[in-house]
Amino acid sequence: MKKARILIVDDEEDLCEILKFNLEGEGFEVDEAYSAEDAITKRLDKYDLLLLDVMMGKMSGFKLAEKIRKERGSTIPIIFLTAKDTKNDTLTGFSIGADDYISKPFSIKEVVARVNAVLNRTTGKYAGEQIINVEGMEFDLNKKKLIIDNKSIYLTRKEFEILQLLIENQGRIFSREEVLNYVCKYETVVTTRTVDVNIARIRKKMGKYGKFVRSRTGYGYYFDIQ
Amino acid sequence: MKKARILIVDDEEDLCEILKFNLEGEGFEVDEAYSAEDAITKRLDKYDLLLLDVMMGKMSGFKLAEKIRKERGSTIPIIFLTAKDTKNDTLTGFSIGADDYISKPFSIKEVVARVNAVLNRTTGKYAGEQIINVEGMEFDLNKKKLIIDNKSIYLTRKEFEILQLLIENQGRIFSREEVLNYVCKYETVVTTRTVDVNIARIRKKMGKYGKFVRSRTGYGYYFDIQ
DNA sequence: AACGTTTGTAACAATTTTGTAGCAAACCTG
DNA sequence: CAGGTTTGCTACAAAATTGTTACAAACGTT
Repeated sequence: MKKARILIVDDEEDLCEILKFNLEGEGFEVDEAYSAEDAITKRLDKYDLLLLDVMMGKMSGFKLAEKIRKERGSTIPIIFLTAKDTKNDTLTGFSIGADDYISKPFSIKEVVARVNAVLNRTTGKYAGEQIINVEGMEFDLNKKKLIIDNKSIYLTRKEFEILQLLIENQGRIFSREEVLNYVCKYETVVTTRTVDVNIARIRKKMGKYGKFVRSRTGYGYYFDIQ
Repeated sequence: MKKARILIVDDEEDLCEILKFNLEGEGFEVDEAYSAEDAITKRLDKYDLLLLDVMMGKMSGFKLAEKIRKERGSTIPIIFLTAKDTKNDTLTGFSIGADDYISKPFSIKEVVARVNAVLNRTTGKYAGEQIINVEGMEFDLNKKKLIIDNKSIYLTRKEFEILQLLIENQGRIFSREEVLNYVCKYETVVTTRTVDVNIARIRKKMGKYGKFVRSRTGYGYYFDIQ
């Protein structure tokens, strides 16, 4: 699964570092900007989520957010970080919404939890990309297709399942029986030779990458890039 | 569509900013006033809805509301925000003619939902905008319709939900089971083939854009503009 | 209850996928 | 290298999936 990319915008560099370290530990890709002006120079469409400090030097997090939403028309989810206002701690009550709102001081655990929640909500439980990359070839589990040289290669269900089995167990050899058992679990019995035909079809569709789908006479098929 | 204009009156400036940001994100036009006195100086008839904090410096939200209703004879819908959730306050609010009543701490989502609800109830014609644009085709989440070549295409609820699922997860393939599960979560069991019929109806209504709703035999349906 | 609308089902046609058979090519073993 | 075995490939047929239509049931409104 593709990692979500997060941009932290906060003038407290120490805080940025702590957040970055912890979010990276959770498997996210994290960039930092130490001011709103700095953030604007970045290609924001690269990111899946923004963590914005509300109180920063010249331009506040709100202004930045407004700019991003209005001028760039971006719908990127935003979580605001704000210093806890002792006068009204009602702000701590903000939790759910189109965006989110976390008051300082906050626990790292809390931030991670909210980040995950927002990403799940905004990208939908379906949207997490699931792409296996092999030698410049993309194997997209959600879109059920290969991307080779920027071209989409559509595999049928059986083809896709066989290739998935082989790619997810790179190097391991599967006998025709094993492949059939994996692909046609509860279906009527078919000749083991059908595997050959499907392999041939897969190889053909894969073009120059077809050679990575290999056979060992007497054993079966496997996927390997060597 | 005319945007609804909202005035937020609250002395917590941060809270105002958050509400403003999120309501604007929903397509509303939003102004702020940080005190009742400040609000009075504004031309209130410009607005379609007031969000009033009950607890503010000198003049409370209730007083302000009374003033507006009695002295100006305005019937503008009002939603009160309050820190306390006591029955007394609630009753006071409704006797003045509050349209809704939200206790802090509250979620942004909740506020937005209530704002939409009140506006729909009172004017019927306003709502925050939520429009997805794809290839010159507008997909209006609030009005549950498509706009194609400046013409409104009205989708039924099921049709709309299916299309929304597909469009919001562009490229990803959904099996009939997944689509059904998403659209008919709590309903009686139906044939997976009903999805086909709904897809057909959606395609028909979408005219030249219908082709973007695609199928992959063995997998299901997906939306893609390629 | 009567009406229009939405949604589901069944049946058939059209399309795509999948399996089989047969032959050619490659592989293995002695 | 000769023979049997395994694998690659192609065309065709069978099976499965999808598109489409007409009709019926369910729903909501007046």
